[in-house]
Amino acid sequence: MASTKETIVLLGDELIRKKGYNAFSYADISRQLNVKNAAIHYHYPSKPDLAEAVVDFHTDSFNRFTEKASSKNEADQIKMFLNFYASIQLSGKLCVIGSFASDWNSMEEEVQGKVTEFTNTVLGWITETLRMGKEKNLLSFTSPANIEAMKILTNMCAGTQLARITGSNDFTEIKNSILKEIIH
Amino acid sequence: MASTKETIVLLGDELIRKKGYNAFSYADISRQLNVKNAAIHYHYPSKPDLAEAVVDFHTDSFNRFTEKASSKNEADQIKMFLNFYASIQLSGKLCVIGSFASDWNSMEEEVQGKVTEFTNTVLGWITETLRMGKEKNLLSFTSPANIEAMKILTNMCAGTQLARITGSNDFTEIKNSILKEIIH
DNA sequence: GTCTATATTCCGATAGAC
DNA sequence: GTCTATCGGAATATAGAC
Repeated sequence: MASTKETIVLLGDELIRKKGYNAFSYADISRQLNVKNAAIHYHYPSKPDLAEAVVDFHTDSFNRFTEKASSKNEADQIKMFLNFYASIQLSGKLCVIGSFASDWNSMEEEVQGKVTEFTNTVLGWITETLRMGKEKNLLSFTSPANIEAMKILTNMCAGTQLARITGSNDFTEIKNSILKEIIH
Repeated sequence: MASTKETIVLLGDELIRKKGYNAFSYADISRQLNVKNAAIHYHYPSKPDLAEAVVDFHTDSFNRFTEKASSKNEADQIKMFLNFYASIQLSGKLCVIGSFASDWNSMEEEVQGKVTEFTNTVLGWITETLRMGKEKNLLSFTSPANIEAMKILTNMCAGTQLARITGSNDFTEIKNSILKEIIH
């Protein structure tokens, strides 16, 4: 059973990735909890406080993901990663990285720092997974692993964005094309 | 000499792609023109009206771009396209597609329709340029042209986003990697 | 036709009740 | 510790002056 504080983070995360950081308000959250907006301020005094908690939540989730994925081989790990983004797309949300990127210049430095840290964690994991997969002859690509990682991440991030604009099939096709190209 | 109405679109465009659609206000524009915010409402009664004008501006700009690029071969045209995104990144802005995507669910249907149309225009041009470039043996890629186009567009869109978070060099490396892979 | 003064609504946040 | 009543300010938008 999730505490109120945890529920607020989940609702905040959903709102940030569905409506956008600057588009959602505390009232959007409080309405769903049948309290006044000020009650949210008790748990998270300011909006940046909530944003930080949301990024922390994603960092924890990603760490659980990589932990869980670590039992698989590198090709399957990359496949799991892309499928994770497919589930984001299907739920109508955006990747948290892409969502915060558009509101970057209206965000507090503390939040920016957390997002940068999270992004580097994700990029680092993809890079290392690609590198090891290539070493084991499970994966193939021509660019350096860290650049290939950025290309895959940008495909996924903007893939969920593009799907909003032009339709859901586009995301699936991008995903399958990536897998076809890098998995032997 | 640009008219006031044109200047407002230019300022609005800059604000949308720097701060985000929901983060900027008419006051941000009126301040730079030394008028009251209500003066902007005269030229563009509502914010969605201005947003539509901004998308129209991008459609016109893109049409001028493809017209100008049409004298070059397909490899150079793709190179020009990626360099155009490099200039976006350097100016600290985002691609208009990625910028509107995050605020998608708080936007009017009319604006959404214009963005969808613009995005399809861009995707159509990349697809056709890739297809012809391959036919002429100037370009090489394994996926269908329309999917390769989506991958390049998502690399560019989210590349400008990623650069905000992790630094400008990342964008350049993505760009060079794409060119290296598809240009013979 | 262009702009200003003003209304209205909503947001983030504080002070204080329970 | 948890929530409500309420404030100050900002954002969009209208009515009307010049």
